[in-house]
Amino acid sequence: MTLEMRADLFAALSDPIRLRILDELGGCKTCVCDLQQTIDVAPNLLSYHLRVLREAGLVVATRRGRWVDYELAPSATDLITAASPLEL
Amino acid sequence: MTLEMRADLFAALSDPIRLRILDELGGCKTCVCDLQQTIDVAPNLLSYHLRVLREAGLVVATRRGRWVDYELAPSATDLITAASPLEL
DNA sequence: CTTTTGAATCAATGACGCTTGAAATGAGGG
DNA sequence: CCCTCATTTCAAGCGTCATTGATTCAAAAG
Repeated sequence: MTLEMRADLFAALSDPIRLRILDELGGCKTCVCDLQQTIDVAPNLLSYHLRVLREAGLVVATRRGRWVDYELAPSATDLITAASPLEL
Repeated sequence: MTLEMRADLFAALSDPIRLRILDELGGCKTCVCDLQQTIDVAPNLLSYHLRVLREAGLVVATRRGRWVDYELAPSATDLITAASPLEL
């Protein structure tokens, strides 16, 4: 993994809203509308940040009828596990 | 540690040059002029990135005569240790 | 097929961060 | 002192990112 790839990964983590999303997804797979109710940002803004996380490979999206479920990707789970001993 | 503080920490890590500096400092305390020779960016640019790392609390600077030594701060050491099992 | 609902995309604006060149600071050396 | 060297700061340009409002897409319900 190159320096640039590492930098891009950290860049995806460098926003409070995205960290909030990851915290929320830490428990279990959640649909966008449920994220909406807990996070309180405009729908399109939430969609934007989910896109950034998706393109960074940190979350995975699955369509279920009209809804889209998001869950942590394995790499994100590993990151969170590794960081948990720190007081982040 | 708030979401904003976590985001700021990750933002400090989201640049290839800064990651390169942290890698270089991983071994031991190093003066700016030695970093200069291994990293190959303009002196003022290197100084800028060192400043960002300093303000993020990731590195510590010490003046020694005309030179300034930089070393990893404890929090950075912990981060690197935590991340090492991942393939970052 | 039309409407409705959930979600994503587009376009535009403002702010922030990286880079560069020039100037300034700080500490020794002659 | 003056000069030189190491490092930092300043000012400006430029691109990228976050946010907003409007529009579009996808899937199901009536």
